[in-house]
Amino acid sequence: MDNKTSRDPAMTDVAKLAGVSHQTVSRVLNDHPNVREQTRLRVRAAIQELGYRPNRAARALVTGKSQLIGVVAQNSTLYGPASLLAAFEEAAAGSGFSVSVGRVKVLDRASIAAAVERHRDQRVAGIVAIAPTASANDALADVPAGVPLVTIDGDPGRPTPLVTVDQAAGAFAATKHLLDVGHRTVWHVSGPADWFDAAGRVQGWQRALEAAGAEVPPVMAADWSAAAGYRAGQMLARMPEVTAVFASNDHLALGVLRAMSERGRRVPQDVSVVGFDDVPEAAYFIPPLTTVRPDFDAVAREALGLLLAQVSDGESAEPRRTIAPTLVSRESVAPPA
Amino acid sequence: MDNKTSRDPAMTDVAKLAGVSHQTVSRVLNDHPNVREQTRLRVRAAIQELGYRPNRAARALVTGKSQLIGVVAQNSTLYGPASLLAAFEEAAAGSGFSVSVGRVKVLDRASIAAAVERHRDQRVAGIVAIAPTASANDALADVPAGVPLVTIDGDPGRPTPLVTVDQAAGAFAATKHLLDVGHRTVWHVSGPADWFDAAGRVQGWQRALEAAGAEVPPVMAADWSAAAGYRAGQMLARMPEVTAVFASNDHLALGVLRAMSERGRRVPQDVSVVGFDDVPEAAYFIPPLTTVRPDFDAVAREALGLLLAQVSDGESAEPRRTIAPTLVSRESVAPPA
DNA sequence: GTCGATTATGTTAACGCTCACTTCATCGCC
DNA sequence: GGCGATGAAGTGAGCGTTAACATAATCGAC
Repeated sequence: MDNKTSRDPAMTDVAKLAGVSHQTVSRVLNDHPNVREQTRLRVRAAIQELGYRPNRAARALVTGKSQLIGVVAQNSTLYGPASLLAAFEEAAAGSGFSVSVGRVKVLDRASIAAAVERHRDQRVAGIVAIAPTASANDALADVPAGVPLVTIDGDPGRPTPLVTVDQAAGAFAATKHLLDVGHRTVWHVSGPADWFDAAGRVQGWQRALEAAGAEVPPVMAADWSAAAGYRAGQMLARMPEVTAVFASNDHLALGVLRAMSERGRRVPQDVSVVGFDDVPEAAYFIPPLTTVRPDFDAVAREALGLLLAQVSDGESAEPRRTIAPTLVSRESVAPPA
Repeated sequence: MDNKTSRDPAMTDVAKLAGVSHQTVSRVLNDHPNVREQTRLRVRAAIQELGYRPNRAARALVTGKSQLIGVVAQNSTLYGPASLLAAFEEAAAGSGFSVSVGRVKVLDRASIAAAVERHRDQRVAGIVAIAPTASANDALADVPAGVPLVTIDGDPGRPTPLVTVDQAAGAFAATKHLLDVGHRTVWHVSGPADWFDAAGRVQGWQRALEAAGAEVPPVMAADWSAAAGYRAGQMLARMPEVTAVFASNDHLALGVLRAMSERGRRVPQDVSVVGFDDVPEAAYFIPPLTTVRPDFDAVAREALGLLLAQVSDGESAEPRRTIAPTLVSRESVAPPA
């Protein structure tokens, strides 16, 4: 064995082996120009031979930036945020960044501020916040200007770099689909009012109704849970004039489905239902659910792009992206009886 | 404005303000003894005043360890792994650690090795792997001995630090519950054979049947999806002798529920169904699903504990923990007709 | 061939922290 | 009152990297 088994090889070790200075090794590592091809190869070989890996802490110390992106997200297993997070991690890994997740129980100012602080402690290169509520957005106002920040699903009315799913467009498509099939109007079970996602979907639904000259029934307010969908569904099931329901997400739709089933109202023969999110099980609900599928991968990619643009040049020209979702047609929609 | 607005305050700045040496500041920060109370207070005040935050990169550089824990997990939105991950992040944050997630598309040797490498690049303090398959486990054998490592849901037959849900106990309870209610035997729709979770659940199911002297029907093999559950359910629905089904997770159970419903077999009157995981929607399936709930928070806490023990003292005495799940009784179970 | 420009490489100094020492005071004890 | 032990600080080096500058080698052009 070596006499210093434990210490990882450092840049100087590589340099010695390759017969160059450590600075040249650094240049090779960072793809600087002005390194002779032959030297580059020699250094690469030495790196290989020693199993050298750059020490990111040292690099972070001197550059003041790490290869880490901090994500602030709600500590939930909601399908949307979870998928977004997974997609973002994958995209980041593709660009050589690691992702440090700062989950937050509730989206209030204090919690978010704390999560942001934790990330700044780590000297993250930038922060991505999944901030679907007004309070979460407000909290992000405290983030110092120097920190690159991209918001996902944030306040569409604010001029910060932002990527969102086009909630309104998705909701519009869902509602229009139901109207096109022949329903006179469409009821809506909405997500929590303080979520932009929910608000956007309400908006799209309403616009579609107005565009078709259909009556706009009162919104059934709920949270995102199947439980709330079930409660709303129980009310809707009792009203014979209800023939079409657009639920703000698939779990709400699931609750609606169950309520309808309990009251003997058949889906889709008596009532049509459309959801939002396209959770993997949606195709196996009873009946398979027609729903709106957001492209989380696209959202993640755009967010990463926007963030990295900020990290390097400071600012990007048009710092907001909107991703259009698509309608997925299954068996929960039929013409009214 | 200051002439050096941009630079964050460093330890020396605090030291100057408090009238001590930087080393004393360091001692205060790390709760070393041998600091006079009065000095400690003065330093704390200076820290407060300057808004000083220690530079983790610098600390990591000199200590060789970061306050980061690397997690290797599959890039899936399966409820179990996702919940586990969220719980772990929360537990880690509670101990002042950040979590860097290295998602992996497939649990093969190369991908896992790459994720581990990425984490080692970051000089993580330790690695937690959610490694529910044999191949994932094998890949972890490549992790060098010096790196603290805890496996979650890994190979129960291997002597590495390990935390698992007691799959067999959960499955046993589920199966026994069905037998106790009066069913002569219980059919099983299993998860993918190469997952330890699935294997453990098969084992517990079989033991319960054997303990009761019941016949052991052939296992219906599936993956974790509602789709596979649906396919298995279609077969089971056709067999009149099937009165009770234990599905290896809730999504499989959902598929079974739908297949039964399509074939006109009522749940629970004709067929009883039990799932595993207790996904949030399970209570809103049709009918509400009796299922087995693993305690993900407990798993996360134990895993963190095991990891930190390794980080500090090197090894822990009994490096394996098993967390018993609980049966959640709802309406999908009834005595046979 | 000599000169300025360009290209390739080396040298040195930070970055902000912890660790191993050293220093200086204080205190109890024979 | 001297002496070792203990407590409370300070000093200096070094962690592994990048940035800024200095230097050496190469080259085309007159």
